[in-house]
Amino acid sequence: MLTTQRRALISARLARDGEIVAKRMADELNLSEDTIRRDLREMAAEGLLKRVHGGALPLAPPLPNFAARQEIAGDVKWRLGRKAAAMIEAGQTIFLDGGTSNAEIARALPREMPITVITHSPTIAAELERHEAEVILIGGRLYKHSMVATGAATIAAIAGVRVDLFFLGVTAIHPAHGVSTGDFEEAAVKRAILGQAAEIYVLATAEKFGAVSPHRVAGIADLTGFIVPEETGAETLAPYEDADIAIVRA
Amino acid sequence: MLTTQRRALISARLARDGEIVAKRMADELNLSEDTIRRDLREMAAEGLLKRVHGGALPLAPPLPNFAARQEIAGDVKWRLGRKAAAMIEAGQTIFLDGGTSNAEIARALPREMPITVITHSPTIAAELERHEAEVILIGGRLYKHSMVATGAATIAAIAGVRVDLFFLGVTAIHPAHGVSTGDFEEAAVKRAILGQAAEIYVLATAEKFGAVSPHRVAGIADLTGFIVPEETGAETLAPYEDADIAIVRA
DNA sequence: ATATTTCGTGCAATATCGTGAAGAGTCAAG
DNA sequence: CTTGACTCTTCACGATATTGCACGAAATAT
Repeated sequence: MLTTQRRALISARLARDGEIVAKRMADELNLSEDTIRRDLREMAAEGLLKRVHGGALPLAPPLPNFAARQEIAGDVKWRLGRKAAAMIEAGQTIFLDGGTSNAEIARALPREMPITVITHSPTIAAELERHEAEVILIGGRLYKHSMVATGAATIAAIAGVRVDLFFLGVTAIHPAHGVSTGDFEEAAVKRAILGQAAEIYVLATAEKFGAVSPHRVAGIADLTGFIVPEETGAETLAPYEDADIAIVRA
Repeated sequence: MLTTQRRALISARLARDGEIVAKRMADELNLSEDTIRRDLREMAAEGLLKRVHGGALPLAPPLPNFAARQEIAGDVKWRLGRKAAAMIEAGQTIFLDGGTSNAEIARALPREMPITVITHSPTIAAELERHEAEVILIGGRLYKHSMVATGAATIAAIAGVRVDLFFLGVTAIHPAHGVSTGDFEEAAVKRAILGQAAEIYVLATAEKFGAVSPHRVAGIADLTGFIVPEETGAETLAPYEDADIAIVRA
């Protein structure tokens, strides 16, 4: 990435998000924080932004949607996505399930990390247009409610891949009933993917705990771990910690 | 390689990728960086690009990628999309190729029409989220420049379907050389789809006529027809009308 | 009050730049 | 056919830019 482009990206981010966090930006671009801080310093000297401790702010007030972005639950999923993306190492192959949470992972993936991403969701694939990752699209009949491919062709295609990490999306997590989802076909596809993955993580926002959906995907013990929001209470998680799975906080 | 050709290539790359990295370009052409740098310097002096440390950037608001092309696509493609959509009848199965033109067809499809849409483009599939159509997604390795699946898995999946109508996207249309595109794998996939389609139409904006791209997809006689903008001149189309194909105006 | 994070600076390693000189090829006049 | 002017390319080299790391200082968090 050329220096000029990096600065342009910083400007764009600043306009869109209303802030730059030096550390995040460094992570995302796989550069040292020094480089980013230097950019911010020099751009501040040129009067392009306002330097603050930890990052930078725009000179002009940010776009209106920023306030909304901060407040809504989107922020929680965004943090979960960041955390999940941070667990991925260069060279790995990962499977991204459908859903908004996993779309956040796709957005949070460092752009220049050499990885392979497999997905059966056209929406997720579309998110990865500008990433360097090799993307493998799994086909099948499109189930529009979740925007993922399902059916026999999908199951068959999944049988042909192996992945290091699977980020599973579900609608419900229960200590006794395991993780479950609302569609029969979709559950079958998720189970097929489970069989091909070395590690399985579930992105879990608080409201999913204790819920049960019609179609079971897996038991708690079949998972490697959960990724939960920082503020998820101990009472909520207590029943799951016995299952000897990792709980990663974001 | 002639200097003129090299410069043309640089311009093309810049338009497509949105950046030139001097070292990469030198490697690719087996030339010294000096030569490339000199080109960049002089092209910058002529006002053709913006020289930056490490390479060059386009002058104009950049944007090579699919999303941007989609935005500037504009009115002509919208009208072609409308016309193409009007040719589809209830109950039919159609295959939508990738590309901005076909994305317009997807947008123009009547929402409640009972049809089956097959596509190997996640972007097109995403467009159809709110449509009633049954959508079959063809998987494979994602070729990001065009945002379509390619490769052996794609070809195999295509072999399992039959369609009434195929809307083929190409970058060039020539009376003698037929229709062609820029990527080898992509061309192979398009040929595979051709074999499964009863009728084949090409959405053709004026600038494609008379052009030739590296990888041939089909001859003019293999097509059922073109869909062209209303204002496309008779001189442009004359060489193609002999081939006894339908030319549908939008 | 103490621990942690972030900052700025200096420095060394590397990458890229521009310039000038040398080598290779082209072409036309002699 | 040869010579010389011209162009294009590569190489050499000193100058400049960029990046990552180390370290003490400042800011922030606990």
